[in-house]
Amino acid sequence: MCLRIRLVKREHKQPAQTVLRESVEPVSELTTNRLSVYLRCLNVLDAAGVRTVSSQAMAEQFHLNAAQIRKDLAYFGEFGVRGVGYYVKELRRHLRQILGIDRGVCVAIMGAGNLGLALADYPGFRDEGFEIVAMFDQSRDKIGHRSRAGVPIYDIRDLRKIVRRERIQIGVIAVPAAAAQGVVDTVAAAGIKAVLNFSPGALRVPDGIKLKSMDLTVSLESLSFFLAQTEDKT
Amino acid sequence: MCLRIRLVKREHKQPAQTVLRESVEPVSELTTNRLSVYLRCLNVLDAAGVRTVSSQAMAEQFHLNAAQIRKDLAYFGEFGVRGVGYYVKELRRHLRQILGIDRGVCVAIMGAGNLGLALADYPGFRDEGFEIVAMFDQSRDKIGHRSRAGVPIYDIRDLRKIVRRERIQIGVIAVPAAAAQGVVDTVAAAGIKAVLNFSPGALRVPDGIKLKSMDLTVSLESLSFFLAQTEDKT
DNA sequence: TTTTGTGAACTAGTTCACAGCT
DNA sequence: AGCTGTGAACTAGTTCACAAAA
Repeated sequence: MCLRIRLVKREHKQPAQTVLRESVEPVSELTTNRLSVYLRCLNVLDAAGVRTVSSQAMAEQFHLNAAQIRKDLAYFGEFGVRGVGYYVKELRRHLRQILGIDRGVCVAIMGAGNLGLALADYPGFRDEGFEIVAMFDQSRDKIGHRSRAGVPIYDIRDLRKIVRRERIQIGVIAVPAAAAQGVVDTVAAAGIKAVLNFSPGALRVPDGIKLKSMDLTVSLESLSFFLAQTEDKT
Repeated sequence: MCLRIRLVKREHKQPAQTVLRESVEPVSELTTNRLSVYLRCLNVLDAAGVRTVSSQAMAEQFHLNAAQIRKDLAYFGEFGVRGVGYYVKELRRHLRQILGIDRGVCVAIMGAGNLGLALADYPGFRDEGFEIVAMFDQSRDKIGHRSRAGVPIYDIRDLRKIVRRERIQIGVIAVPAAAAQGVVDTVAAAGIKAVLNFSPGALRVPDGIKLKSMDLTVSLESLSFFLAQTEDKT
């Protein structure tokens, strides 16, 4: 659960003037995930040279719900103009600020195996304002080397030091399942407050640390369930 | 939306006797995802030699909700024994059957780049009944080779033929974002009914095909949002 | 007129609490 | 006594529909 900070125009005669009003309403993760989706839509629109877009037009083009777009955005401020819609560039800038990616976010990847190396060089991250600045492993064979794209691999024992030096804010867990809990504990102890986990099974994190898990097995099983059900309908 | 098939004991004097009762109630994806989680818990319990487990005990050990466990399981049958709980091995077998992984499920990976190769050799899949039988790419440099673990890389133009030959049921999209929609269309045309997508942005699939997306950027942005909010509380 | 922002209505999902079975 | 299975109560999330703004 996060708090929201809503930007509200106080003096609507001075339209650029915004005031930070802090409230204690929680924002659901479903909402924040959709903000990312909207940002991706705006990137497309902006690249296509579109200047303004209504919630309706966006909903149609990207198969979303117009009321939900408006409601999600309205949580954070009054970004729209009645009768016009939203200014694409402006809304994009607002969303990047809300998501905290307007200044680059530094990310470390724990585990320099196949998956870790693939994630380190994944181009989609850098494009959106994330920078993979380090990988960590315990294997002597890997420490001191770099990924193909040049991300250095450090000894996991140096985690704390390098987290501080590189201002690492997010840790990605790409180690075998058996090692995952131990690595998460190390990551938390090093002062990282947000963790993206790719290992299967539940991990425990201390309070105040945000854990997001992408369990590949759960996703495949969900698809398998769908197949099993549709088969049975014969 | 899937249909559920509930196993209900009709003759409770013959406790092993179950009857398939087909109903039209939809099962939410949240529920099916939790079934995977329960299966993972049961694997742990079984490996630890535990014979029976109550919903309460499972909830405590794995930080779940007991009523939800019971309700989720009760959708599919009366697997528990009042006063006792659930037989671990038996429930595990039931869940594997419900999820359709009791007979191995064949999976193909589209795209033999870093991510595709990493997924192909990811050990967590095989462990749970999924077999990565093929990768597909369009690059001459890759076609004809194999992943380190031995998964063959085919020409994407041979997709239809190999899907039929290898009985491929699930396709995983691990190609660059720009190519993703085209590849999904090809996958759908080849008769695959379930797709796991790793590329960012929305994909359109024809009706009757199940698409599940794991958007890495959305997840990282969700974490970044959390960090941005907690910083502001200063 | 067009389109936002938002209360109200609705729908989905979770948790409670207990009857009833073992 | 102990625990499941489940209706009822509750909570969260989505969509509708419209007053107000440009």
